[in-house]
Amino acid sequence: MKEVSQLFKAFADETRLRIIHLLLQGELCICDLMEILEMSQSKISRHMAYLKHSGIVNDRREAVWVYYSLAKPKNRVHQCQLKCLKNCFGEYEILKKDLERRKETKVKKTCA
Amino acid sequence: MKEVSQLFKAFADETRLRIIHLLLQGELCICDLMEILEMSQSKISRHMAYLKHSGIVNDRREAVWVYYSLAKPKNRVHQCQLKCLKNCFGEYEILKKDLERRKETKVKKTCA
DNA sequence: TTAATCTATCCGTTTATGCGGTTATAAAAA
DNA sequence: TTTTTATAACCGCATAAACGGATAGATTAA
Repeated sequence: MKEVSQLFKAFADETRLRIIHLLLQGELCICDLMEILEMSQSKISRHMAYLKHSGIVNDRREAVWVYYSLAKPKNRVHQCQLKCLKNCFGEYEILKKDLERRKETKVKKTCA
Repeated sequence: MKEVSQLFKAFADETRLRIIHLLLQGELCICDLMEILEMSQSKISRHMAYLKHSGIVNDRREAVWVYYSLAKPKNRVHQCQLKCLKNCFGEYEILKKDLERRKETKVKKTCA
């Protein structure tokens, strides 16, 4: 049950929820998230450590960047939460805007 | 989003999760929960206040007892969580035992 | 009214989070 | 090597929970 409690705690913070939601569309590094969410590096990094410790994300290093992606769910509850995040959050504008901002910042990167 | 965060926080405590799971089978009062979960009155009462404040349970007074039951979900996320609790927690022995204990204590009450 | 029962709240303590700001580390470029 | 960039770790502070134990309130029975 401990892992499940930890899972819910991870989802219980708005910033982390936004991050997980963004990762549904594919991996991102800290600096991507800093730009999309307009938050400080230490804040993002701390949340990513929390998510990693909770078994929700994996990381891989590529040169200077550390990319985070969603981990494969280890139980039915975890699976259900991701499904819920995909399907039940349509009414929350902030999540839509995050996705738009993601596209914008990706374009910038491609051009640079 | 605040209500959603609050919802996840409510589910993030093992005791509260066990309580919500028990309430899926119908209303219970504090003293029922004390007996089923073998926890102190103040602990149960405080968790019920938390759940009520989070919009997860309703209460009604009947004589000396205050009965708590699950509130009707106010959004899709809430709905999804209850569904998840019903369907995805089969592997957790403690929840099964809670239901067994519930039956036992109910029998006691009927005989008394 | 008094007593008994059930529930809510308060107190003090402990633990967990969340944050800004700073410093340390790792990799790549100059 | 020095510098730059990206990330992690640490410090101090503030807030929110969670708990046991004690007390107060509400309802009913005697």
